[in-house]
Amino acid sequence: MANIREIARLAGVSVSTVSRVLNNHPYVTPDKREAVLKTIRELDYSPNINAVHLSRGKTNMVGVVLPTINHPYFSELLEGIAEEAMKHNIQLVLFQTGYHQEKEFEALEQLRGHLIDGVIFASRAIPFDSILKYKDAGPIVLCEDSDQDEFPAISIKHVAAFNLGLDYLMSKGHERIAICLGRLEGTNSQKRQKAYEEKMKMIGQNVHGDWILGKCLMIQDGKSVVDRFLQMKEKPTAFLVGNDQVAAGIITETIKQGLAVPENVAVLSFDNHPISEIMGITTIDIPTKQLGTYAFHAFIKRSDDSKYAKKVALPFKLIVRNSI
Amino acid sequence: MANIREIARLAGVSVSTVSRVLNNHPYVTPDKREAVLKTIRELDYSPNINAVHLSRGKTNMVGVVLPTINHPYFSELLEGIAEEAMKHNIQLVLFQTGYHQEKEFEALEQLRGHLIDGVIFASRAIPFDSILKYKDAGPIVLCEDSDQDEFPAISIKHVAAFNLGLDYLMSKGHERIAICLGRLEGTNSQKRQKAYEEKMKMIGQNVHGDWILGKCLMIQDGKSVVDRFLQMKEKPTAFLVGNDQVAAGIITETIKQGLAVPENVAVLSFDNHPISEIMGITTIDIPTKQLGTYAFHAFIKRSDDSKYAKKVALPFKLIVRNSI
DNA sequence: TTGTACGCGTTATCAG
DNA sequence: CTGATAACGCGTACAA
Repeated sequence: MANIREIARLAGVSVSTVSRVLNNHPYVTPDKREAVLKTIRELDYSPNINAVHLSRGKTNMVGVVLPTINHPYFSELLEGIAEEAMKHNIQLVLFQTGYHQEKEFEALEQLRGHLIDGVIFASRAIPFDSILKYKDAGPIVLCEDSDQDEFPAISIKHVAAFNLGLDYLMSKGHERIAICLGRLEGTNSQKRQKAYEEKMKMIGQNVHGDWILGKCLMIQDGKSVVDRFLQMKEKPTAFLVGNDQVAAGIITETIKQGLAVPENVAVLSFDNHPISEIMGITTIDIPTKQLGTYAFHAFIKRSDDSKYAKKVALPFKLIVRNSI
Repeated sequence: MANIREIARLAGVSVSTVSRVLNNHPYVTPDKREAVLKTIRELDYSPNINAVHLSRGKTNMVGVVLPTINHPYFSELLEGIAEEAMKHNIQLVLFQTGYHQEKEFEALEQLRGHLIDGVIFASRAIPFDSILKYKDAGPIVLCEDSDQDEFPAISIKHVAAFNLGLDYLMSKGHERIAICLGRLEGTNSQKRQKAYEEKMKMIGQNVHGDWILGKCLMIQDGKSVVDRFLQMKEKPTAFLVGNDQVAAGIITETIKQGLAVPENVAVLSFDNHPISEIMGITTIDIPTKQLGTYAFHAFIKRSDDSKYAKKVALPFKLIVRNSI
């Protein structure tokens, strides 16, 4: 109800002085500052954020679009973004989409309406062209390996990393390889699946349909992988697994079933999360958190000069442990 | 970049006319309207929402505070709220708290800052006194059976319903009753637990610690209930279950184990969700969706006249089917 | 160090 | 039906 003018009047100062106190500006004598703070307390005043945003011309908030935070990859990515955002005093507005397109558009519309200063796409379901229409609305950052030149894009070459994994398994003598992916219908999964099939064809290895396992996201999914493994007539000798969590689940359940890793089945996964170190899982390090850091930096840069558009591909690295 | 003045200039009209077009006001000649729409399209203009909010003095958005939407009770409550909000053309801003207090305060702070017009607490973790401090910030609605008089409170007498359940089971000859609750540490669970213990003491029934089962939220939790049931040395003859989903899980798993419902174990649950009808589960109808409807109405009323503060307790009702 | 006055982008009131 | 113009609440040159 009360506004900055009211405070100024009661404190016997001008609105600018109140504003200065509110924003911790220097050049306010201690007694005036105290007087202002006192009446602010008395009236239980707090600024109208809309007015602040309007006057400042920005909101210091950026939207982050992701399907879910309940997944090790996205939660770590988000952590990277959040850490940087904190340093720059910028609030994050989460758009958990569950891969629903309307939710992604909601973020873009809020950008257009100046409710947020920018949007970082951790992942997306809407086509590139749709995003392109919002190019002038404000900074947009993509976390993907795209070949466009309109938006900054930070990425990890997931498919190349996947191929490295396959190569390493093969170098260790494995030819009967099964793979565990997340959403099979996702673009990334599709590409990996294709890479897998090509590589298997190269070495003349017959690919069994049941060697491509989907819905492998969390640690508990590892159990069902092993269940399915035990049912297979033709058994693979190795698993290439989308993330460490699932690999940990697989290994735990395998051992529970009286089998041994890597003797009965080898496991190679991705991420190099703490759990892989604890369990001695051979993995390919993916700097997911750093991806978030870079994505946020790209937003900051893009906020400054609008011509900025840069593509960054972060490196991955094989970490050899004992699961192969 | 472009603003309403720019549009007005290019379309050869005044800003008021542009505003009228934007807000679908009548009294604009078709040709002027068309001219405005044309330049809006050409400049890819969209209004600055901050300015709109500031000028209107409200945002037409209300915050909904809940621990998670991934739970049948809350998702149905939310549905009730959302349906009404839609009718009144009001946007919902979700605060998924996971019962973290800071998240709840975030909603209240946004209310203070005029970023939202009101807050509906579907459930809360912060103490009442904390909320009281925000009384003047705007309409706040509680979905709970509280004995205060400051805020409108819509509720279902969960404990009374729970007692009804116990009474009904006892009327059917059951004395060895186990209960399945959600978060055991929650206020509601605590109250139910107390009611349960009192009732059991009344009939001189010894209460076994393992007859009070927690973490029963989703259908899959029903399986672990049955697992635990099978391990019990002293077995109950009936389950009073917090929601239909879990009951469905229990019944399904019970049958899978070669036992029969209600012969080997009776089940009574809450909610009267569709699954209970399909599976013939005796349940106590809880008008959760209606709770949401009423909660939203309370917000609307409270928006009009600020003196309004009302307590509503919605009725529950036993629905007899075949699980007892 | 302080205050005045203007701008931010929109809506609403009120003459015409 | 249309157009000035005053709010809305705040930040900030600029002048003092």
